[in-house]
Amino acid sequence: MDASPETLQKPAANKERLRLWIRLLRAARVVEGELRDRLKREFDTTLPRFDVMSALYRQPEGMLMSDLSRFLLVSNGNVTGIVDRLVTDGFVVRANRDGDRRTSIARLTEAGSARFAAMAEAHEIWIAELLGEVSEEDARRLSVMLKAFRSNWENEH
Amino acid sequence: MDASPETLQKPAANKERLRLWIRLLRAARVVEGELRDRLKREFDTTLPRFDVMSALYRQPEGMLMSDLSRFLLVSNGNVTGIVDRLVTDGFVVRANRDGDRRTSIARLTEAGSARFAAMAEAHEIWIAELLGEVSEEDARRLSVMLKAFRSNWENEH
DNA sequence: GCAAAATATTTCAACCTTGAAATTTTAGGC
DNA sequence: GCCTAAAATTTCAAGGTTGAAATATTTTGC
Repeated sequence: MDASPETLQKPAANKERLRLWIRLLRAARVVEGELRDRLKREFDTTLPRFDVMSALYRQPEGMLMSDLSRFLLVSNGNVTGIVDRLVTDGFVVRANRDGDRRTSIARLTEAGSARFAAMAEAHEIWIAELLGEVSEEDARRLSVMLKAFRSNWENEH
Repeated sequence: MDASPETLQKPAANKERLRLWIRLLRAARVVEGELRDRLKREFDTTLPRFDVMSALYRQPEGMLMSDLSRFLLVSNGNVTGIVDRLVTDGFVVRANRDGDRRTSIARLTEAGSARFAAMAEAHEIWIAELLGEVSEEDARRLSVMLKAFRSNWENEH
C-alpha cells in the first residue's frame, strides 16, 4: 500500500523517535556510568572487561576472538587488548583450535570464572536497584520491543 | 506499607529488568555504531564532537566547560580535549566570562553553527530511518517512561 | 588585607575504541 | 606442489574516556 521510504514518514512521528533516541541514550549513559563506578570500586575492574568475561562465562569451552568481537559489537583490535590484559591478570587463557594456528580461543580460567560469578551476582542486584522503578510489566513489554528491533536489524544488515 | 529495599523485590521482576537492560544496551550500541559510521563518512567527524556541537548549538551565547561536561554526562578532562580539537578545526571559540579568569565559555563559530545545522538535519533523518519500525505511539510511551526514569534519578542523586 | 577554602579548568597516565595496515596461516585453483 | 586469495588475528596511530593531581583564580573568614 504505502511504498514511501522511512524518511518520508509523518514528521511528528520522526520528532518523537528523535526524542526517544536522545532519552534512551541518556538513560543508558546514566546506568552505564553507575555500573562503571561500582565495578571499579567493588571489583577493581572495568565495564569492557566485565563484558568480555560475561561472554566467556556462557561458553566454558571458550570463544574465538572474532566471535567475541562480533558478539560484543566491538572491533577485533579492541578485543585483543582487553583479552591481553585479562590474560595478564590470570582470568583468561588463550589456546589454538584444532591445528589451525591462525585462530585463538579465549576462555576463562578458574579464577576468572569464580571472579565473574561474584561480579554477576552483584551486577544483577545493581540493575534491580537502578531499574527498580520500572515495573515488571513495563520491563517485559519494553524488552520484547527491543528484541524485535534487534532481530529486525540483524535481518536487514 | 512495603518497606523492603529494591533488592528484595520479586525475583522474576529483577530477571526481567536485567534482560531489559541488556537489550537496551545492545540496541543503543547498534544505533550508536551506525551513527558513528555515518558521521565519519558524511561529515568526517565523531559522535563526541557531534554531541558537543549539539549542546552549544542550543546555547548561542556559549556554555561553561563544566556545564558542558555535566550536560553531556562526561568528565571535565574529556570535554577539554574535544573542545580543543573543535577549536583547532575552527568550529568553536573560547572566551572568558565577566572578569573571572578561571572560567572558559565555549561557543560555536559561524562555521561551526552552519556545519552543525547540516549535520542535525541528516541526523534526524538517520534516526527516523533507524527507528522507523517503532510506531509513533510506542515512541511516545517509551519516551515518557525514560523521562520519568531520568527525573527520578536526578532527584535521588 | 591575608591565609585558607572553594571553584574552574587543564594535565596526565592508563585504558578503551576504531579502522586500516601488517602479519601469519590456511585453502583453492591450476 | 605452487601461487594466489582468503581468513584470523595483531599492531598501530588517532581519538575518546576517566579519575586524580596540578594549576590558576576567586571567595570567604577573620
